[in-house]
Amino acid sequence: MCDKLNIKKPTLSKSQKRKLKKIEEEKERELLSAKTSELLDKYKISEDVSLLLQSSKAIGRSDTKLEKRRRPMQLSKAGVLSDEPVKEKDDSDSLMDDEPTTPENRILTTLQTDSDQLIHDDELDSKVIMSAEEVCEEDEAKIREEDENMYMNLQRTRRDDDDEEGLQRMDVSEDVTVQGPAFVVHVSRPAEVEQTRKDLPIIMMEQEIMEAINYHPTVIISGKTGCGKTTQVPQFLYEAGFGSKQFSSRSGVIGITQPRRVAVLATAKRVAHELGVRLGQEVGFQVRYDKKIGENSAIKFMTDGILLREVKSDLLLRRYSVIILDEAHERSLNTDILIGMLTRSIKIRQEEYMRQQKFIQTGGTIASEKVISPLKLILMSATLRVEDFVSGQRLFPKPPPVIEVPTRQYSVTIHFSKRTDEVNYMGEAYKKVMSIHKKLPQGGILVFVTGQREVDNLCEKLRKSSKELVVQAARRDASEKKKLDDDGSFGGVDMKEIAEAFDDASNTQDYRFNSFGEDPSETGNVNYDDFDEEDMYESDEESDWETIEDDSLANSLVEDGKKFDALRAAFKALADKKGSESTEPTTSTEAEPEEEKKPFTPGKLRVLPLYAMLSPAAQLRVFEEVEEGERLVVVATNVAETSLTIPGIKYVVDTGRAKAKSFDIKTGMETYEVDWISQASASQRAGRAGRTGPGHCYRLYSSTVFSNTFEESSPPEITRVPVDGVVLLLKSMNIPKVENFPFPTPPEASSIKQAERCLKALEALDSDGRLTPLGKAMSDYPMSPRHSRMLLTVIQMLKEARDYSRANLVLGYAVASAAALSLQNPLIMQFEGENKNEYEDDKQRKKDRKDKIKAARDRFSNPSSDALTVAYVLHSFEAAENGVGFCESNGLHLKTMHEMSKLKDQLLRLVFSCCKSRRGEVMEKRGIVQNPALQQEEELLGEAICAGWADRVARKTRSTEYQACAVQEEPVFLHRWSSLINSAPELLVYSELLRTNKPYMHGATRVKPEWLDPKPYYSRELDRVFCWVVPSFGPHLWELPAHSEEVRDDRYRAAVFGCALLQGEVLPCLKSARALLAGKPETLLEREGWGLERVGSLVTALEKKKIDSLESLRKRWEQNSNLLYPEIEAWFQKKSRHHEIPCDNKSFESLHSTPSTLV
DNA sequence: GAGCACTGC
Repeated sequence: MCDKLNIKKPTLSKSQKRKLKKIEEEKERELLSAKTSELLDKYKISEDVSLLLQSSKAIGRSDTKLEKRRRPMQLSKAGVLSDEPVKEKDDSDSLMDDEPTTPENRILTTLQTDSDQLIHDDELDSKVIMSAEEVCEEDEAKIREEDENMYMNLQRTRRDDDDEEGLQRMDVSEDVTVQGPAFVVHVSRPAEVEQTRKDLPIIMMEQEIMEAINYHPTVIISGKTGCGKTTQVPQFLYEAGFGSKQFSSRSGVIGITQPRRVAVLATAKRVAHELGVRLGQEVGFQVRYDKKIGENSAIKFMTDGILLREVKSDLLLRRYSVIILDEAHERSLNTDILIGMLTRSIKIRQEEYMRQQKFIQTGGTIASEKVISPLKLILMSATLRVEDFVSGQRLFPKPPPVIEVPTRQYSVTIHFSKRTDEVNYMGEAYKKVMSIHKKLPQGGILVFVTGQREVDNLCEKLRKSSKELVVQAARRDASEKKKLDDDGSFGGVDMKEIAEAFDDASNTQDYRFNSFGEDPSETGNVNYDDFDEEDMYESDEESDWETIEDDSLANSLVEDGKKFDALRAAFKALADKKGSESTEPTTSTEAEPEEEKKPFTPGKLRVLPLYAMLSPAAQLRVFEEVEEGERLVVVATNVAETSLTIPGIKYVVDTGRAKAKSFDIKTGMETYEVDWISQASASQRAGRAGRTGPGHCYRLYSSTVFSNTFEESSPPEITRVPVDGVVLLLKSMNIPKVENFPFPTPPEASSIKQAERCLKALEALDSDGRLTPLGKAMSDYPMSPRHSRMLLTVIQMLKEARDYSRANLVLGYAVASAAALSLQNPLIMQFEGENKNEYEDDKQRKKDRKDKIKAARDRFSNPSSDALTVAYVLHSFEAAENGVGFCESNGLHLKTMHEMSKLKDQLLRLVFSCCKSRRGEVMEKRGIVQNPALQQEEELLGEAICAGWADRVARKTRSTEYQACAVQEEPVFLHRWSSLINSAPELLVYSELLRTNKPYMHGATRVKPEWLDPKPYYSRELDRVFCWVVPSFGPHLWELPAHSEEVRDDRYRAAVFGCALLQGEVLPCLKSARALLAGKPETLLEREGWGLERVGSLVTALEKKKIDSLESLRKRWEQNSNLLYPEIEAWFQKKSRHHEIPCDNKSFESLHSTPSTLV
């Protein structure tokens, strides 16, 4: 069999050979698969034994330490005698307990050399072929014999068992038989896919990876972008029977999470394609608003948020057999929580599995749908920095193995700037791009800057320079024979322009806004007049740059300067070797740029901006082919670091900065700050230059700054953001002590405390920090707790106002407001994609656009609330015939509007599914536009918004200046763009406090004083009426924590008790009769309401008889059983009055003879 | 008179 495969056919041409080989292989494949299935039928064995078979499959490879240790144990378990001593071990232990825990051992596999790969590549056409070839190894027969003996033994023991235990065992053993050696699901990939797959280093590691997964509950796989881990590992699992209904212990779905929606879609499509199946069949996906997944899907791609929701409803994730958390190094909030949750899921599943196995062994039966198998967890990361996951015992009792996958990444040469310009990095970036363009061979340039405005400014400057460069070149060509000396411009770049780029007033102002915001004159480095011609040239001489060959080594190199030269030489040799092996020898791109000194004519620049807020169409332009002779320059924010990979980039210019939102935990004030990125980020940015060939990364900072100032990696999200949502989610999953949750990196204790304070203010937690029913309901909505609180308040209010005809409309507004407050304000228009070179034209257009936006804002503006304004915008957008045109003409951000619309629809569905009575009354979108909310409806919505932001109240001090209760030190301001700017109400709540020039409030809503007063209440425990008191202190009238005390005013006390009585808080029998009430009991609490007949008479009756507690009511009723009868009856609808009033003295007696019914 | 990196249920 082996010989056949190796037969040489020397007389044939290459393609003929290839064809012939293919045919042969096909034949072999058929033959072998027939043989295999024959064997499979013959030997039906247990899982334990199959594991043995798996390891022995790899003939020619010596056993790993792990296998050596495990084998005797498995043999003895399978009932096979073994000479080797058997270490007796609990099964659960054996799953967790593995190699010693030194870091070296944790790396099961390291880089595989390329030569290894060459050999294997030829053999590796498909998994089936591979195993077939292995089977034909010399020792095969011998081992087969041994195995056969083993199976015979096993069959014997099994039969004995069956005899003893009868039919009950049948189900289980049947399952086990299919699990036998056939741990292979046959896959037919398109030929083209097989071809490209072969080149992925990870393909060679399938066995190592699967082995690690088989033996460990958790495995970490690390490999840089492009190593194929995201697409291949799910396929390995699939081929090994995970997700297949045939293997009961692996029948659960393979779940893979991604932090971003686009990545979910892209990878799902890719894997479906590679497996040769249709998306939605074997391979499915789910993101927030989109889902394509079938009953038979074995592989499910999803965002981490989706899985988190699923964990919430089933902690054990019974639907899954494996969970892969991809991009774990990004340390996104959701991924971090999932890691913590899943460590628990694994543990419980394992315990449950053991319990079931024991039960089955003692003769019990378990319905097949209840059978539980262990859950596997795979963390995938682009960096080897996984200490947070493996260190300590918080997460995993035993550190999981780490498998490192090599990447076919081209070498990237790192150039550090020798000096670091603390302020004018934009000028440096401009200079570097122009000098690359002038001196270095073709290849795209990617520049990392911090924000949208920087992107736009730099784009503009570069475009202008490019234009002039072309003009210059043309002129030079024309006058070439005149042999003109250099005319004083740098490669055709006007020096004035360059100076302008540095000195531009608007620019410098921006850059000083960053975190190194000292006075530029003090830092010394910022003399803008410095840039004379000579400096321009010199600044880019080699002497100004420190060059390192491989980014991954940059770290160690800069740490030890002395060894630098020797190391550098060594690594250069390494890099050269790597380069020659892995790249196509295109000499023009292979040559070192430094050696490339010959003059060459720079062509046009194709300058493109890239940031997240850019329209998708504009973003896609970076993927377009560049014209002949053009050079692509992409000026990007952080999007290009993680979310988007641009093809054809050879040079990266890294400013080393990024803008990030920071958050003051005490005041809730947010700011955007420019700060240094982390070393990991820098390495990620550099890697973008090596995707299509060897590249270069120019860092506009020194290696000293890099190693001394840069953090090793960016802090995980959970340490940077408010965690109220996290705390609510965990509490809703029965984790009362959030601080004990096994976070990979726990949030600050103060952060958790603040979150609990917030949730208490929202009444999601009681004073002891326990989840309230309201909190439970809030956690079911896919929003931040504030938004869900607001929505639930509206629903509650509408329920109280029964049969309110416009309830749907109000709900529509509530949902739209929630959606509006959840996203960015769409009224902030982007001036994107406009031709900024046409100056006069541009100015006029800008003005036109501004006027248009202003008019639109006025049209939609609701003077009482920004949220309602945006809600109205949303309804109008949805009603518009042409959404795109609507956004265009009203200056709205299209992407935000689409997102908001989808969010609103999702919320509406959720709300309707909760309030079933209202389902079916489908809301007419057009109807809403024609029916703006009425005054009282606006107030209802305002009150609900107030409930969600009750701790973010501000009171006017003068004009648009406010004092916020969370900010003691300084005033806050109403933003000009707020729709409240003209009305500037006395009191308001804001959803966001952002410091730019001043602390500005965003998302403001007017508040009526009475909405803030905590309502007085009746305490059943104490049988007394209380009201809230907020003491104030000191000259600033600081509010101290609210506390409650008994209501002193007799009449008011009687009214509060009366309200509680009608609400059924006092007598449960009245609670059930509440639907029959003719009016709202809350009217009793408003003094204006006391003028009403039924309100006044009840309050008076209660006050007169001194009834303010159940105790006093009972006493009075004992004296006169008809007391209060008419006053209460007046509260019931007339049609219901001929029925017996549900609560008379008799029922009172019967109800209250047993005190337990009271509480 | 003024601006806001990037994600997600």
